[in-house]
Amino acid sequence: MAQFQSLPGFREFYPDALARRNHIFRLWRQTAGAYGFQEYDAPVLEPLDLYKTKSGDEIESQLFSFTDKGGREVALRPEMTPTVCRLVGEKANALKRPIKWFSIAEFYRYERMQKGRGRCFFQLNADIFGEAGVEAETELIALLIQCFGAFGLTAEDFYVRLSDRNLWFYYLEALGLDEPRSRAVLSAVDRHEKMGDDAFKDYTDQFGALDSGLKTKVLAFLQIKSLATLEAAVSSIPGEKLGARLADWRKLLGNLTAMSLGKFVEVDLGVVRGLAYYTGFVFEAFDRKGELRALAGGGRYDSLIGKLGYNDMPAVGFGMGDMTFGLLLEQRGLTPTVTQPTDVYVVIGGEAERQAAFADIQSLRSDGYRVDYPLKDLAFGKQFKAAGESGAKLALVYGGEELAKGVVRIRDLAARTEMEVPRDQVSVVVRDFFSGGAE
RNA sequence: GCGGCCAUAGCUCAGUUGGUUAGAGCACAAGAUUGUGAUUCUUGGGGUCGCGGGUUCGAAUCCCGUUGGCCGCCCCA
Repeated sequence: MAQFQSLPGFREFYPDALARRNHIFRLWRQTAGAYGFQEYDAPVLEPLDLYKTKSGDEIESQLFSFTDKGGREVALRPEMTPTVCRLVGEKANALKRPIKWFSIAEFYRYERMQKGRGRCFFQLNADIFGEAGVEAETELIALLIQCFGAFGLTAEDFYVRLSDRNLWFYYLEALGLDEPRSRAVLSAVDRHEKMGDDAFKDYTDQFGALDSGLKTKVLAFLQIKSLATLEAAVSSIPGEKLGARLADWRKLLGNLTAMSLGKFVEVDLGVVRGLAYYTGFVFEAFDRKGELRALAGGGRYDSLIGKLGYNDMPAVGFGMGDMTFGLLLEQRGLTPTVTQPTDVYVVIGGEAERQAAFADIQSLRSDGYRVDYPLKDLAFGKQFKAAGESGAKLALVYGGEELAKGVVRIRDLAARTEMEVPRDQVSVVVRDFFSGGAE
């Protein structure tokens, strides 16, 4: 039977599935536009080194990578961040700040499939470049929240966990840990929610057991869930860094509260977003029920553009994928089927009438109406049934009786009423009907 | 890369201790119906039972392998 299958982890979009996908993209695009973000796009295939430079050589095992016919090592893009950094870095001096950009694009990762994760997926990416202050985080977190809200999702359905890698580093530094040890602790913090105490195994292997007093403090810190607790934990520690950082926290949370988005955001220092390049605030969106994997994630990455060989530029961004998001919409019954209905269905008596109908069909189509008709002769009953199923508002009847009188019978399919219209008036009547004045 | 479960029509699934020509509902199509959307009825197309091998007189059924899927681990940029 199936001689050829699609490759594992790749998706095919039949019309109803594509309609759902387009619905998601339409609202994302509209929302990003409302926040003043400009859309861009970029190549699907990139030099392999672009990703190795950002993430390390190990990344290759998780990429669709190969050598092209010119001997170049290339990879299908697994994410947008390095690419958009290049775009911005190349023209940094010519771009008006702040740079607020977004894209909706497909990505590829060579990895094992799981619920909400495949080998190809779409992602909304939104980034702000050139703004070092929390105003950038404010905009992006607000946009993230509205990208959910636009679908009718509420604070009952999802929330955003907010954390801060800088704060962690300053805190661990104050506890007397050097940078390698701090990184290892952060890695443990990242895994602690899932693995519990085993999360510290790597640290122990590398540096020996973490002092139990320190560990107690770390565990207490990662459980902080409010600004008040955070302030209390930090107040006794000397130094300006932590105090200044707390001021950033107050400002960011204040901004979001002023936008009436406070109820969506939770302080949660247990989130540090695993790896590498984040340099400040980080945030992740989850479903409230805790049944799905992360819905979106982002944060500040001020040093990445410099790492790629350009002048440093502050940057904040997030990405959200279509797969887990689609699961959430489905769970909440928010996936309307929005296939585009026909406007006008043309009912045709026979071959002679078909020739007459073609002129009006083409004319209406040129005017932009969605017009359909049976490709082969069908009984009238079948045609009206097809008209109803097509979603058309109007049926135009080209029968022998009508044409003999020089008229077309126009049926309002919802109201089940009919009228006869002279043939040369058809397009006028149709236009009037659709411009609001029915009948 | 590792582990568990699974694979019969487009979809959801029956299929007895291994036994004649593999079934149902839904969906699709034709007709009843040569001028009006429902309902109903009749009929039809559609299957190498995921694929390959083995056991057997005989395999959708039992065994092995393989591919694919779901779920979890690792990872998650």
